[in-house]
Amino acid sequence: MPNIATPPISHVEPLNLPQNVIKALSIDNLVFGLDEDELKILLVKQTDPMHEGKWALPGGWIRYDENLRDAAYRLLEELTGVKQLYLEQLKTFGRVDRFPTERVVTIAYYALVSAEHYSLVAGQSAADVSWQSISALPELIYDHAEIIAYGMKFLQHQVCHQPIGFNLLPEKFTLLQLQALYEAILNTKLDKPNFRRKIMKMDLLTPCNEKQQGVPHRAANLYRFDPETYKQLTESGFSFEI
Amino acid sequence: MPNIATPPISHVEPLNLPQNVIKALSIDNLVFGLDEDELKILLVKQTDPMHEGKWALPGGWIRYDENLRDAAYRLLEELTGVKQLYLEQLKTFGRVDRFPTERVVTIAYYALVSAEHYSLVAGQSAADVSWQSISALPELIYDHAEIIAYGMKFLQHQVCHQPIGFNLLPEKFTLLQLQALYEAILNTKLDKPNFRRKIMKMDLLTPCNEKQQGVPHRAANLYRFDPETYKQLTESGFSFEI
DNA sequence: TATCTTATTGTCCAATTGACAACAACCCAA
DNA sequence: TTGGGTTGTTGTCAATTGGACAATAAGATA
Repeated sequence: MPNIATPPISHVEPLNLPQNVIKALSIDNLVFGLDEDELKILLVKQTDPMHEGKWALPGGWIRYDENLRDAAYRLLEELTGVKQLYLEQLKTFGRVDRFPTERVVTIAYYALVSAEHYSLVAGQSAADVSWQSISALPELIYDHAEIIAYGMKFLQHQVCHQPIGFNLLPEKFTLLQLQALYEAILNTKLDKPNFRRKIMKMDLLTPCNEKQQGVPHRAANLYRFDPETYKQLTESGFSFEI
Repeated sequence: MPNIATPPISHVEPLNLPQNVIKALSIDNLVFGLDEDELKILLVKQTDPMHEGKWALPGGWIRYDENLRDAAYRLLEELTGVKQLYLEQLKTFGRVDRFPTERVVTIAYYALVSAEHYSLVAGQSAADVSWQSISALPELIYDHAEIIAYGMKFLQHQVCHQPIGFNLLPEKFTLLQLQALYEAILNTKLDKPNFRRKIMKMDLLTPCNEKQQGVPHRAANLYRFDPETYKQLTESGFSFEI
């Protein structure tokens, strides 16, 4: 491809960018949600006639004076109403032809959450918002299918090497709930006493000194994550090897 | 910080960008090199008066019609003469104030190579190029020290979870050479017998039935990587736990 | 041949793991 | 009131692994 001084002329409408954003740089969010033991992803339906009926990752333009992660949070909330989750940078996608009218590089952020804990509100520039099953994705704009595929692969790898997935649980939870989560993600059965020992030795959980309510059997102790250890483990990067 | 429609006015000279690059988007390369059992990083000395004497990661602007990794390879070769290595995307750094005069987001790429296998040639816009010891870095421009610190942490994590670094060794190598490699990257001393046991149990190495030549002591056995196991381990993503 | 250096094997003990037994708590129904 | 059902929690034990280090082997050299 030859070096050119200006963007290539295109038959498609040029972008109508807001004034205070960084041209050629966007954010796209991959929010994976566990919904009844099924993995889904948060998508928004496009409004503009050009992409009518197609879906997209919730994303958009980064403001000139806005940090990358802040932009990710803002765009996600604007488009879907989803907030209060932890977004982590995934990868930057910048194939020359990934965007039709201009050269646009996009920085992908991702999160893994419990789908039922969030209520979706379609923003102004979204025709619809919903959790879509990973195994039956609708038609997506640009290279968003490719980005999702990369995110999936990454997620499957990460789940074994980082304490992610803990935000899928309520603030206070039982050890069996945590175990069930791991069993679902890793698709295996785990030994209850051994799982307990292993988790507890990490000093990741602090007992709430409260018990489960309304169960027809002995009530289990409730635990919460120790945010300090959790942060340490997240930063240092460790192995679960459960 | 208020939203603004144009870049902030600064007392520093504005950027004098070539015409065919993407404004606000750059590449920086972290090339880690093992040099006599010491871990170093490839840096270039700045020429412009503003940063005189300071060093920087080899990087620069991405062309409008150039894929990200292609830009990384081009810039690395232009500045340092280093080519024929595998660059992998590390992370994108975009703090609002990371660059003094404008908003610039940079995409970092990294590689791990054997320093002595490359000859350095300082490019036109570089006053000097050299391998600098990680443990005694010179003064760096912008947030490059921060980027290097992130890259180091990433490297140390990767080395425990992926069989990377094996391309730093000759085809046939001794166990002590392999151990020295790990010690350099992890910056620790390892027990020789234990390291041997652990590595051998992975079935990653096959003996060449040859011995080291010309050493003034007992010659060690030479090994090579078993490409099949190596590939399996790379793909599945495993734990070394060394 | 004595001695030096490094390679390689062996040993010991502590810590960890996995499988499973045993006991505790609580609900519920007879 | 009592005993069975269910799940939580603690304990046990053999097998495996890990780290520290001793012991031996194989050259090279003085």
